[in-house]
Amino acid sequence: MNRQTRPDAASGSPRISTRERILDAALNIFSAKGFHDTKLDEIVAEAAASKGSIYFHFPNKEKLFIALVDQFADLIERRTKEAIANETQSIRRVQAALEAVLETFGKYRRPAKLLLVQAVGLGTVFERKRMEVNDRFALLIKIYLDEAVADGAIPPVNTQVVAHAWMGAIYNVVIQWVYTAEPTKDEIMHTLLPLLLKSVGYEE
Amino acid sequence: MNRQTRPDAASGSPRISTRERILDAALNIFSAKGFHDTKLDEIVAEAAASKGSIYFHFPNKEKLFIALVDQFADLIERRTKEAIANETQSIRRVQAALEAVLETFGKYRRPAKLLLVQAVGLGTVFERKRMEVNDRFALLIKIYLDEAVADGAIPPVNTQVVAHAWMGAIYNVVIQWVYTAEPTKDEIMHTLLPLLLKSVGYEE
DNA sequence: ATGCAGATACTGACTGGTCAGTATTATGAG
DNA sequence: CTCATAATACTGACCAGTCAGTATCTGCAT
Repeated sequence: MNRQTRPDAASGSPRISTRERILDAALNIFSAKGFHDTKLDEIVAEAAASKGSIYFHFPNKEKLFIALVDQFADLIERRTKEAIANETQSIRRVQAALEAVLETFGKYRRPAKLLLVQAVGLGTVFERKRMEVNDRFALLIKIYLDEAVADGAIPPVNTQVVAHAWMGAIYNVVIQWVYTAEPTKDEIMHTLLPLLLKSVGYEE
Repeated sequence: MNRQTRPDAASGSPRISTRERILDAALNIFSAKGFHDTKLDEIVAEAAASKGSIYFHFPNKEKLFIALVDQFADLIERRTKEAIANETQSIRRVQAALEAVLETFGKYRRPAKLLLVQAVGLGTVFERKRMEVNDRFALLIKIYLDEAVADGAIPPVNTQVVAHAWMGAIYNVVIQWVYTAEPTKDEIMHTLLPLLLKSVGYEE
């Protein structure tokens, strides 16, 4: 097998570290085949690494998977918060958050599939993780919805239920999109965003 | 373990067949632990049956699981269609369908969890199944939405996207409810139903 | 009714392939 | 030399699936 471990000599060029090559390969294969159908040896092959090397960087298969989930969940959260920070009006914050989420899911389809599909139904161990990530996002939505209600921008609702409903709606449309590449991102934005906003009684 | 295989003599009484005991046990354990974390031996124990007996009734573990998924998907579809049949006005049909779905998911929490959580992320084999069931429901929703649009009951929308969004919203709220038993079914009905209807511009 | 034959339903000890994880060794930079 | 990183060969637990045998039922002939 060809080795590209060489540090690229004098140049300070990034030289993809083994760890990153492993994460990359793992993402590709996990997102395509799911956790259980992915053999470590496949990741080894794709990453042009070795089994020992995987176990040097990660304690076990499960933690490797979770590292990917966390990495992407963090990214989504970061992007969303950034988007929100640029807005002051509460309803525009909600809108900006939605745009950011769709944008980010859109840009990274493989990790999206990993998070939304492959991380589900993996049994007791992963269930907690999923709940954790899920609640994190739901809470985020809920906060800004509550804010919008307080501002009088939208009429009062059970924001707990709405938050979960919204997340489900977004998830499912994105999943559909991840699989079939349809409808286009723009179409999603133009349909889903007004749909969600109207659902809480906000008319532009 | 006590055996209740005896045919209950003269009476045509139902006598729980081994096959049904197996399905029952499988539902309990699969829904609690997921597909991969469920050992056939656990099902054997719970069903007070034997390994061979499972393989007499089902070709393999996977088909046993899918039998449960199909069984419940069929139930949901049947109940929904029944509910719809009682209504003529298009928007009331949509409403009746939603009620039926929530009602049925509510009544059967374990199969709901099986369908909505445990059947996800199981790798290539199940992926098709999930898509199939998913599309079946989405299509059902889409048909009645299109009808409502045609009637002029609601303004035109991309009913494809809306159908998936609605399903996601329902799924996610139900999942939350399956896990935490909160909020109550009534609360869900009173929040989710108007939410969905408003989202397509219908005001009562 | 009885007995017998064939079918259907069920049993559980056993097997064999799989694959996550480990033990050991190799490389090479400082 | 030494330490961090990586390659390779190996192990053994695990568990889905098998199969040879047993039990129970059903129909039919006597």
